[in-house]
Amino acid sequence: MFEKSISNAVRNRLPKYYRYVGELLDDGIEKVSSSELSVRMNISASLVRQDLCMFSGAGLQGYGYDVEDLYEKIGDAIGVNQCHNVIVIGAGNLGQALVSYMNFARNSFAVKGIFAVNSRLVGHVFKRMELRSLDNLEQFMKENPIQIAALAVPDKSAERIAGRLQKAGIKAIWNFTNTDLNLPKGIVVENVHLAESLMQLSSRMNISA
Amino acid sequence: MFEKSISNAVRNRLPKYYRYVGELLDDGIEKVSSSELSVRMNISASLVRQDLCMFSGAGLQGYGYDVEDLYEKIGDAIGVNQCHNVIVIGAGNLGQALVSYMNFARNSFAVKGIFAVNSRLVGHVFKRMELRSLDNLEQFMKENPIQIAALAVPDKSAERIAGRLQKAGIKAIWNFTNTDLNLPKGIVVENVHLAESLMQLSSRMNISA
DNA sequence: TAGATTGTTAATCGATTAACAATC
DNA sequence: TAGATTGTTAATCGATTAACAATC
Repeated sequence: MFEKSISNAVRNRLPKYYRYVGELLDDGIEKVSSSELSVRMNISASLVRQDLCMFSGAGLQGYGYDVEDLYEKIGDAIGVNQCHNVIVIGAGNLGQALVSYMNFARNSFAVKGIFAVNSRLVGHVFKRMELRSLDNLEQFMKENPIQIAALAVPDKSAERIAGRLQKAGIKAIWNFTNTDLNLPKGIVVENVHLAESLMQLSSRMNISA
Repeated sequence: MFEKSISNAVRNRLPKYYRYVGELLDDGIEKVSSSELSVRMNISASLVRQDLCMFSGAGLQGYGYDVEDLYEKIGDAIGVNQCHNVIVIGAGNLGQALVSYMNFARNSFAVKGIFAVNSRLVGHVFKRMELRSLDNLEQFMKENPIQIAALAVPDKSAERIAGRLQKAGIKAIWNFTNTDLNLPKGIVVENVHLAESLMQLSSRMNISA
């Protein structure tokens, strides 16, 4: 449906475009030029045009980009115009936070199950969902079409659980553990390494000092 | 203390080096070559050498890098060999998860206070800490040396609270809101945009399909 | 010494910016 | 039509990789 040639650098900017264009849409603004968008987003107008030419037809010479059309097209490219079924693995503070978080984005991401690693939590209820035992993971995935797993478990069990998810046919893992999961190329892994993020912050504080 | 010339690309890899070199250290391994490290980390040996030459003296020709020495040096560069005082703003699920998270890394990051935006939470206790009212932020920061604020509040209050933190003399903000904070250059902002991360994941699923 | 491996320079690659012709 | 602004090509910049001399 979509040229493969879209670079990673561009792809990683798409959500940011989506957010800013969404704001314009909310404000009832109908068209936007590359230079207006570049000022808001604090990037160059040239880059905006270079990026958006992926969505051929979104822009009109001498006019700019149609906001509604652009929003739709970027949303398609990102994939948020369809709903993804998600399970959350790990029911600690972080797992719970992720469940709450995705409940907001219900249109694109629906949490279908929460699995607790800590067996004492199994059976408890969070956000009207029962915390399931990890033992039932494979069974659950057989009975429910799940595309994405958010992985918020202790680091030492990450690799093993990722392997199970892979065998069970997961398409993508949103990885919150501080490990680099080694999975076949077909599976998308998006890392949110909080420890690394915090260290990057700390490291950048170090220079100015 | 440190050459300014260290590029962002390198800086962002430092935590990863730190993690892998730390594993070697834990395993009691005394020396490592750029090629061994490159295999483990799945990057090129050339890049490893290029990156690590920042820490002049860490490597020895014909031998490799001394693991303990390297770990120490990278830790210094990142700033984890000293302790930073942190406050967490926002006591929802995410704020709580961040408090728990940083309790692990107590040697480098110590949570000194938690501030609730939702006033109904004020006075409750989490991890032996009282949830404070945001009204007392300035007073608290006057009485305690705080360098870092983790910002886990609703998007709409992000900009306003960031401004207050700036005025109160914060050095760095670990930003979990889906906004691009506009702060003077002196203040370090490290973004963890969960929404963008999830969309990047979704977007990358889209290609393979 | 010979072998190994760094440190560093040069070559390549990719991403961003500049420029401008095409066109609404 | 004239003015505006995209789409796209060329130039620049920065980051990664390759190569190899230095040296332990």
